[in-house]
Amino acid sequence: MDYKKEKTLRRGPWLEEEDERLVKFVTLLGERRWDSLARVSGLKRSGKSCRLRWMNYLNPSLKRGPMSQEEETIIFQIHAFWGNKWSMIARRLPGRTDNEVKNYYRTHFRKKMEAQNYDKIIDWSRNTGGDLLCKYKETEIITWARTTTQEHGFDKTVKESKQINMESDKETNGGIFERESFGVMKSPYENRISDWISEISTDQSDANLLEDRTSSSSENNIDINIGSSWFEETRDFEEFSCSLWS
DNA sequence: AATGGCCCCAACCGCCGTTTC
DNA sequence: AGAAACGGCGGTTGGGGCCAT
Repeated sequence: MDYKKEKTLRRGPWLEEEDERLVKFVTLLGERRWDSLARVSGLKRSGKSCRLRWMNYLNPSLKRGPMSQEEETIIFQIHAFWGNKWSMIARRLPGRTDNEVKNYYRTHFRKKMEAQNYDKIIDWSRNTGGDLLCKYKETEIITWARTTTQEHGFDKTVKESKQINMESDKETNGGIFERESFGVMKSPYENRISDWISEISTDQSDANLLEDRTSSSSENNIDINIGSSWFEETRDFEEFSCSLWS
């Protein structure tokens, strides 16, 4: 992009006419070759800007409206595991963009954690997911589970039902955050997380990444199996993920 | 009504990996 | 093989809207 061209490009908020034009040309040409699409369409925008506008705003598959509690939970759980991998998190939330997830995390979670004074123990500049996860579990997830348990007509408290299900839990994979042990059925989102875990367990590149991240754990004699047997042998995912970051 | 502070989010920036020529 | 173009990502910014004073 030469200087002359760049000077003529529009920036800032998109106008309705620009949106309409962009939608028309994306429908016509598809979601690729954004530079040429920008040129052909006559929009005085960079290809990059067009792509961003489409991906973050105009794409009809996007879900509008506030995040649900489940989405919120997922964001936090995955963030606790992967850190600021916004696009990865967004991929687990159909209709949500990385930008949306990123903004949401910054404005909601961080504020929440600060309010609860967790900053004292959490170094936000590093991936201390274990701390986040454990603290989050102590507050949000248990609160959520308690609410959901009540909503589903279960009269037992979280602790009670957790205790009751503890034995049967040993026979299963445990559910990644023991939600099932609360006596609550898995939601579609949780199933998605489970799918994701399965993906990880078979995806060698992800496994290698995990291996890198867990190298320090193995120094502490924590034996973590990478690969297909990895998750199977890790009965308590939560404990495992916490150990990754400690 | 005016104003200042804060929050939220769309848009931009810069970098890097991948694809294309 | 290498350069250029493209696409994706995470971090940052700026402006609009809301609210308290």
